Amino acid sequence: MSAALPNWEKARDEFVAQWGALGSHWGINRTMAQIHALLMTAPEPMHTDEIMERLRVSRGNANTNLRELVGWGLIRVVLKKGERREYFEAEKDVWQMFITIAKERKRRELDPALMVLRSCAEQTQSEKTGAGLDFHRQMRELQEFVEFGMKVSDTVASMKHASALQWAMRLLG
Amino acid sequence: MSAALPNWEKARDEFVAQWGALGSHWGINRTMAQIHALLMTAPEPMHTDEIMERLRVSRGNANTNLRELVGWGLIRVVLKKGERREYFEAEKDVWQMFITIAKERKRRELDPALMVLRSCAEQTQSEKTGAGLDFHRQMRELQEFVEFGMKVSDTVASMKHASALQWAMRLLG
DNA sequence: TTGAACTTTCAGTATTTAATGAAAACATGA
DNA sequence: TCATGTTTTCATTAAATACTGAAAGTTCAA
Repeated sequence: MSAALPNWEKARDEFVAQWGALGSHWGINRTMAQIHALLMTAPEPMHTDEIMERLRVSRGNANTNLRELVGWGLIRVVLKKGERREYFEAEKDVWQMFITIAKERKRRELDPALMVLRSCAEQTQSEKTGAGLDFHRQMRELQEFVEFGMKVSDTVASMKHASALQWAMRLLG
Repeated sequence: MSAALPNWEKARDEFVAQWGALGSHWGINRTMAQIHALLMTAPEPMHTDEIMERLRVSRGNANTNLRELVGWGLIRVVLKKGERREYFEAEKDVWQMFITIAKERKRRELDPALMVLRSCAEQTQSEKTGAGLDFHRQMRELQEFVEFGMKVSDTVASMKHASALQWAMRLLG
């Protein structure tokens, strides 16, 4: 059996478990959220077998979700000298994490929505009255709102943490 | 059979179908997203049977998702004089929709996450060195970040569309 | 090359989530 | 009260998604 865990590891286990549960109820699969939580709180990079053991998941599952997290840009592969296997470490800076997630969600969620809205608005260009016109306007409004939101998000994502903070403080002020 | 659809209804059907597909890949079930899209573009309030027919879904499914949308605050029940059954209409103002969704997601996604972070930070208060301290700091940072985000979101949600726009424009410069 | 260490794939299975449809519950006016 | 129109519930079924484990693939040092 494994050695007794230091005290903080209890809290860590809670974090990993709960984060997994939360993740699944906002569209991220449980294992992926758990691996991310685990690596986010790992003092050192971890390899696949450590992760498998700690979370009690299969190799296939661990591998798939590690690749997925790499794809999101939330973790990266680290190679250790003289070792063949891959280690993984998470981005730990909260601001950087936020930016990464915001960009990725924009790409996955907003970009395709925008395509739909544009297409629907375009198809109804020529509606000049009544319900057809209302529909056209609704699509345009949604489209413009999403485009605007994307611009704001791009701007924020390009800011340093400190200046974003300052800017937000002025708002809250 | 039903009468031929006016031209704009073609675009509407596309909107409904695609919105459903999108919804399901960001954590909202397909029928719910479709009903919302349908009502958002409805010239008049609709009743359950119209929705069932238009989307080809069962009564149970329609009912469940209508209630869910009412729960989100995205649609409301409308009663017509001299009619017994309930009609539904969606909030159409984009800014208002945005605020409603933001509030609800905060309640469902951020609030529980915050609980976890607070609990984990608290449990490791007394860690003074090494990995335990790092963990504690990580939890604190996450907690503070989420709390800050929530404040910003509350502030924005309390603004009128016009002033939010103005404020955002200043950011975009 | 060979084979050991490691990674990826994928068919099969398990789990979770959503949808159906019929029965039960509820409301209303006669 | 009863008959009728309407909504809700829920056991069952269907569909989507996640996970496993073993086999195939890859890499690299000897």
